[in-house]
Amino acid sequence: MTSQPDSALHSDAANPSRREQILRAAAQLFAERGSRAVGVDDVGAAVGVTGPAIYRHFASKDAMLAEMLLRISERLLAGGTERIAAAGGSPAAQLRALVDFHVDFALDNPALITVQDRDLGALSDPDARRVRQLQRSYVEEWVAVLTRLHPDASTAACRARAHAVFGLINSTPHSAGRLARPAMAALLADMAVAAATAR
Amino acid sequence: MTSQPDSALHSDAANPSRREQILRAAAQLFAERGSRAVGVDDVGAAVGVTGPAIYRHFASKDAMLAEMLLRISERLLAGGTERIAAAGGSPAAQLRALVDFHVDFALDNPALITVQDRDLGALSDPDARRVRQLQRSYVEEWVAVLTRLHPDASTAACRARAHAVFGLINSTPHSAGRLARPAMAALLADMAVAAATAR
DNA sequence: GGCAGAGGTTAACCACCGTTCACACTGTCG
DNA sequence: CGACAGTGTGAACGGTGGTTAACCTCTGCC
Repeated sequence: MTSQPDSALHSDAANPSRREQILRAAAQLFAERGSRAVGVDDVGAAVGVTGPAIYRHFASKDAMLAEMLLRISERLLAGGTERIAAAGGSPAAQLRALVDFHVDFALDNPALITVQDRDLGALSDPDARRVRQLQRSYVEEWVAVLTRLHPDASTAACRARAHAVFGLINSTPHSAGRLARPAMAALLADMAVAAATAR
Repeated sequence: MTSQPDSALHSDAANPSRREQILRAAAQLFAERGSRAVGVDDVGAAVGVTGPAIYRHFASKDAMLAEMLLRISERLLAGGTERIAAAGGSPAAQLRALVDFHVDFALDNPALITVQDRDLGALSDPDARRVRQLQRSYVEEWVAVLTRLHPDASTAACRARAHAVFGLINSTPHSAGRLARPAMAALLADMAVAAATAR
């Protein structure tokens, strides 16, 4: 989205720009200790520069966090929309698609998941509003699917159900590493589907 | 545990001591903003005193957090042990007892639940170790029950399953209030059991 | 060659916050 | 009545940490 049209410098994945390096290192540190406990110097040290160098790439520490959270929310929302569309019309298939997507995302980005629901409160008011709006949209995608699966359940119940499933899948960071990735993915997905369809 | 043997001052629930008031207010504030974002002055103001007055009741801000987290962990572990013992020998009944207990606890103490898994990292090393040990014991109670329910699953898988169920139930704070308490309790318990027994 | 601009560095500034201190007030007990 | 313990207050101290400023060094380009 913010790609410079001309400069083909720093390809995204293999040779990430300093800016991307910083965002990644910061996400890791924020997840481990909480954004408020991490100093600008810590983030700098993690990418091999001093603290103030950060300000060549970000306006402030808060701006880093804001960009981080905005990106996650956007990726989740976009991914959810895409997977639903690709899953056909069956609510069960759509649920499975959403679950698989979210499980993959959580296993691929445990740090981002952790930061997202721990440090949302550290955002400035307008940034927090924007993130919450994106999150809400994503939740509503789940609610729509869950409502079709549970036709006589209230919207509030479906929303609570969606949050509970998120909590289940997002528990990954707390128990990561003990289980091999494919086994963990299968386990979480099965549990999530069972929880989403229970009763 | 720290009850003065003689003074029958300040009964626990109805007329809580200043110390208890502070702990409750702090738990609420810590849950809302994160312990590092809450000042001693904020906690004081919440109970109608100035910041430094806190130090008449606690050695430090960290000591408040430590006591808070230690108490939660102890209550969870004790409650779990008790409910398992009272549930008879059937693994299914024991699971149901654990689920109901944890759901009640989470619905009764959303703030404590939030603080527990967000601010553990802010504890001093020895305090954190103690809390983690208590948490681990509690988790192992769940793992024991889950292992009997899934005889051919690995311990690691059962542990991941336990964490996932905690994540599901502890999602309460994020979606509280939208649903009436009994409905929420029933929904969460059913989802938790379904997730715990899936596959 | 020299200019410009990107990206780093060190030092300094400043606000915030946990903590301590000296003092005041209030009740109880001898 | 006076001592004293308990609790609260406002002021001050000190460390931490985000942010800024001034300066330095490369690199690409006209």
